Amino acid sequence: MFLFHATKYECPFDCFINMIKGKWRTTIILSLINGPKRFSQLHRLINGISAKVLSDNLQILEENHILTRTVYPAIPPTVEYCLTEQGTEFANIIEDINTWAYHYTKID
Amino acid sequence: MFLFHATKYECPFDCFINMIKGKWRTTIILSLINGPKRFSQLHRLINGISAKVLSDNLQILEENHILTRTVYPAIPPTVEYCLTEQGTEFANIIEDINTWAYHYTKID
DNA sequence: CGGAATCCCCTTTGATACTG
DNA sequence: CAGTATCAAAGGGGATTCCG
Repeated sequence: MFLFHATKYECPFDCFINMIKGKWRTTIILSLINGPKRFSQLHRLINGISAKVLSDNLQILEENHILTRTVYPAIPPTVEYCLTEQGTEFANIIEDINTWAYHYTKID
Repeated sequence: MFLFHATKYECPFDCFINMIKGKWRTTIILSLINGPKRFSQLHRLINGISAKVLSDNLQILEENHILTRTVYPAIPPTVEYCLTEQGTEFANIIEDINTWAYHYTKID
């Protein structure tokens, strides 16, 4: 299907690679599966990530329409991140990958 | 399933991320779907990759049992790369991802 | 609270040259 | 043919500091 059986493999899914790439991206996405969360919630939930890296990655994911960022003007400010429909599909794919990876690690 | 609906998301599929990560890894794997290929074939097939990066990545994929490297002693030397069973499963997953990515890019 | 700015580090990539 | 050696560049990550 698509270009994969052709002679050259110009990958149309570079978008996916860009989205999954990086140490934290998939973890962030999976953390939002059960519903929207705030910045500090994500920060606490994802063990070991720095605020800067979390912020950077959230921006990238927002630009790619994987999640939405909603600001509730208040003091203190509240910002909520939520998966888009596409982001949810994306999360499902990551879970499928996990199924494979689980068996894979069993083999090793 | 697994840990993804738990509170913390320590990813058991880091192995997958490590395998898919990098600019060329998936392209290399897909290039081998239709059967084993030699180093120079891959080099020509994958547009823009340098010999060093191709070599580095092939080694990593071999270490992770995604592909096998077979040397046929001859002059000039011949080396053949071939997906393992696990590597083939991996390639199928990448193709599935592509299906999603294809629709995703259509939306954008 | 939710970041942005800065600086350093490390890994990966890229370009070039060389070899059994 | 199938690489390796070497070095420079680029990108992402980590720690710290500052801000509305």
